Amino acid sequence: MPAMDVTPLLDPLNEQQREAVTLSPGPALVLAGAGSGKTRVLVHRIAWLIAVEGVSPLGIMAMTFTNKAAAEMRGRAESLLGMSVSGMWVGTFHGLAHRLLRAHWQDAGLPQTFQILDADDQYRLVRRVLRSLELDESRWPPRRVQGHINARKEEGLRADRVQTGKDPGDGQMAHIYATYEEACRRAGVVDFAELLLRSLELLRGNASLLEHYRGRFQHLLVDEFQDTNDLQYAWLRLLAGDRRQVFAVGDDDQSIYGWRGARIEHIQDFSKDFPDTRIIRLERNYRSTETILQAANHLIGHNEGRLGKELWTEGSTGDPLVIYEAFDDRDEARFVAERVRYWTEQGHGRSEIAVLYRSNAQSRVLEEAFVALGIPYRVYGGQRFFERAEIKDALAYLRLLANRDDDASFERVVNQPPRGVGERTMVNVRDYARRHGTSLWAAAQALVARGGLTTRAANALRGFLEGIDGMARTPAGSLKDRVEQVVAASGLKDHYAKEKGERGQARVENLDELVSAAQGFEYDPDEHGDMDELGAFLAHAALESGQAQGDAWEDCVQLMTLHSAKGLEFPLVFLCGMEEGLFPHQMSMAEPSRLEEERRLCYVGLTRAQRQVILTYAQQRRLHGADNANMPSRFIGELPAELVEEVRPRAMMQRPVYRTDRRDAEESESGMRIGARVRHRKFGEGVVVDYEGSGDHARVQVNFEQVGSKWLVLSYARLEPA
DNA sequence: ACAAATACTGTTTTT
DNA sequence: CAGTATTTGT
Repeated sequence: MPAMDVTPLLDPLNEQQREAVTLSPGPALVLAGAGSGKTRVLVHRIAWLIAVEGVSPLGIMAMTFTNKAAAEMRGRAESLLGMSVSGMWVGTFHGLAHRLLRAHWQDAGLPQTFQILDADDQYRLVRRVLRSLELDESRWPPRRVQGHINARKEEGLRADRVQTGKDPGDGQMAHIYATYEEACRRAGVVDFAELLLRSLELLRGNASLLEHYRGRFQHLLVDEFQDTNDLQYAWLRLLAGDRRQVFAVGDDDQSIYGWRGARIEHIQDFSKDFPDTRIIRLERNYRSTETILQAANHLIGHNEGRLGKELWTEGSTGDPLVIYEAFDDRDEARFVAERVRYWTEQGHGRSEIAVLYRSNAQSRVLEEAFVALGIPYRVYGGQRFFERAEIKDALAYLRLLANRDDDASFERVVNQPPRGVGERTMVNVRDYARRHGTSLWAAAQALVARGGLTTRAANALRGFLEGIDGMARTPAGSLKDRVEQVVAASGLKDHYAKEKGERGQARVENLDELVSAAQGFEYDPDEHGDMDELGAFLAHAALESGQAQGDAWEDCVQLMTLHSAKGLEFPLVFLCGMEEGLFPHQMSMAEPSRLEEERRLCYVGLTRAQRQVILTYAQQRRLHGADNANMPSRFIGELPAELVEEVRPRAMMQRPVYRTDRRDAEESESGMRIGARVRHRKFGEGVVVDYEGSGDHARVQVNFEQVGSKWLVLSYARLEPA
């Protein structure tokens, strides 16, 4: 690499960023606050290594958390350098692990055609295993079992090394785990955690291989380091070896994936595991107003055990944060929609606005409000493309084409669309497979061949087997042709077309979209050289869930969860549903560490905003069909009062009277209503959640912040409005 | 074996 | 409540 002008590399950087980018060899940890130019530092570091240090792209591995981040990193590095860096390994931990396993499938003890099991596939397989062991699903909830297995794998524990003893169920659980592993092995499938664990074991158990990769990847870069789990961290350490050329970028205040194994502690461990680590803090924020930063700093200050970081800016002060107390979730949604309309009337784009919420379920009411006002919006996340039932059906056919022994896929589509292969037949097939230790496919073949079935069942099953073989024999010109062929020949398209209502229509459209996806799929021989195009496409489908809709670039309001907002920025940000129980979420309130994670999530939300934050909460919210009354989120109280401005609902926004029943009459009589916040001299503040009786006998149920839920007789309790 | 009806259940975040 | 899983009826 010729010496080049380093001006474009260093000019756009501030002092700390430049220090990080130009660091001499050795382990480095960059603590990059929100909006401090984290991605920029990573990209420029890569460019610096290549252009100035003369490192070959082949010698660099960069690990990210999402596929999007990986693509962005590669793209930005290429445009900065003005050259292709295709030899560089950039990807998610899972993607890179997959690549490694593909290259060394034999050493890893996998079939060449091994497939990836996504969360849903895994869930199904767990259930199948439970059934085969004749275990009661109420005593062994499949989801818990699934979580348990994944947790063990993330600890690096195989079934045979799981500790048993303390709990009598432990032994049984270990047995389930072992049976599950065996089922995976037989089907030639690998779940997400297995990708990481298996590749870790591969490197650990194969000294020459490890030496090879250590030699090749002289430089490791990690994005979102605070989100690494134990397995990923072990992976990193192993690969780094003694060279310790690790450049990790992260922010302990933005660690929001603890629930799925991410360990914030790795940030602290890093300096111990890699002696002489240089730590650089990026605290200058280029995104938000000073007001927003102060609010965010103040909020996150309520967490303990932080590494400590204070964002600052030279930007303007900006407007205070706005808080709106809605009557209910629909009122909240309407308020948001109206504010959006107001914002766009000021000449701003809709795509400058993000509406963030804690859980996906909250999006629906918001969507309805946007539809009502005719405001285009786009929802991120939720059900993703490759997770839809019809898409998974089609993929199952494709997977069977690639690997006949994929039992999960076999089970999924053997009778989808219905072709006369019923439960009875499948019991036979499964039984045969278990007794002979073969795959379902082989068992079905054997049973059909030697007539262990009724004629009807045998014909139906033969129809399926021959259908698959027939498709396999038919040469397909391109991947797109193949997918198109499978969608049609499997009968899926006809089947879904017959489904009545809009649902069937949508499913057919999705199948068509799958064909387009296949057509648009970019087969990169550089990265997928060891797989055929179909295999690469299937891996892509499993590893990259795909956005819900790849809809055009229309100017849309962006709706998404707080989690999926990480890494993004918007001029205007709404944080909706700021209520105790919802955010912080019920399930995370008891444990301090989980509560802190919720607070970090709130911090992430606030720091997405460039100019304005609007927080909303509802006194009453409909959730899974029941009305709930919640206290405002404690996080609202943790914002500096002087930076916050409460807007009052307009008079006509007061409680709509849509119903005049007995309860309404009672309420108006006493002035008490559900959702009202009250204070009790002993119990403190709470929310009225239920009400019965009238006059002197009237009783209210109040959910108190401190002492929980209590029924009180109104005439004695001396409640006052809070 | 299939379709329709009923029961049930789960309800945070997702590579 | 809404989507799925199981049961029931044909």
